[in-house]
Amino acid sequence: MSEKFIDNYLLFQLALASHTFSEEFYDQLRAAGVSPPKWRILINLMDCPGMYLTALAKYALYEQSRVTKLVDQLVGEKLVEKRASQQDRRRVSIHITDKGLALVKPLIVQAQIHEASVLAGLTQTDRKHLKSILRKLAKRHAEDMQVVNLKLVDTV
Amino acid sequence: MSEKFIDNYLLFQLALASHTFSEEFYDQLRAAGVSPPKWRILINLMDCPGMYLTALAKYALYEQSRVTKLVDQLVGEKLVEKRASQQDRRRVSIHITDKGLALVKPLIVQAQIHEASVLAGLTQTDRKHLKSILRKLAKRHAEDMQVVNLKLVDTV
DNA sequence: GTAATGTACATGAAAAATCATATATATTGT
DNA sequence: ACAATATATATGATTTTTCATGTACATTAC
Repeated sequence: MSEKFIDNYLLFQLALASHTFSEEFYDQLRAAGVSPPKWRILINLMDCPGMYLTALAKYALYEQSRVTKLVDQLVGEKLVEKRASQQDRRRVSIHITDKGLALVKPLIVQAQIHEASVLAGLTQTDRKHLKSILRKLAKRHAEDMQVVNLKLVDTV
Repeated sequence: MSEKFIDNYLLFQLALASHTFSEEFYDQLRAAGVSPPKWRILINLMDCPGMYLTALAKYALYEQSRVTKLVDQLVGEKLVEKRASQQDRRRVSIHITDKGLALVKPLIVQAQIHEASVLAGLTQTDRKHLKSILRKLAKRHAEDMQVVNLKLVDTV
């Protein structure tokens, strides 16, 4: 039908898929009183507690100074806490609190339900291919982060 | 290795891929003096000249009031122009100018080269699967826009 | 040990994006 | 025709995000 540049341009296709489905879920988040950036910070901390701020920024796909501010807000809400590193006194490792976990856990269930509804539009083999290909593509981001990966969390 | 929630969460995988590759290309854009939002507006107008502002907003994945402001800037730079619709005097159809086309055309070549470099990391079949699956996923966004699609551009 | 350089995080001013709402025009129902 | 409702875009205040840079600590090279 259409032969537009955009419809076949990978970066746009990825942005479109990401945007469409993220916005759907963000509506659910906002209904629960959690902003999308806070959700991103919290699930990353859930997966990897004690991450240093800079590592957290790279994983959450936000700028460092923005993460500083987001984390400070979350500290104010007692959803996360900062701990100074013994090994390197410049570093701050960020931990999700019990209150943070309590907030995030039901949202993870919602996220999984929503994800299932997205994948329901695809065949079983398409689903497998999609996740497998996305994992391959993710390696390009992982390469950019090698240095950060070496020292991700505080190992007291 | 890792069994983290995030690494297997579709919305995060999509956001990661979109973010990683978009940022790569945005560096090239900025080097050419074009901000990412302006690029998004301009290629959408290239594909579909004369789109109404609201339709443009939906295709470019931006909020309406933001597109109003972006378009006004682009008008200031003589890269696009606004034309009042005869059929509906509330509507404004936006057209890319020759100057806008001249700016955007070489960037499209760069975008295609960059896209090839991204796809180079995948096998031929993976590439086919990826684009085909992304097109299927795009239908969910298209559904949200049915109404807009009915009246997209000014048909003088 | 000390100077030079590099890295982690914080901060404040500036720029961009969002949100609520205003204005103008269209459409619908009576 | 008129009122009520809906839609398209614009606007201004507020909030968010970015950018440049500051401060403190670490590391390297001499």
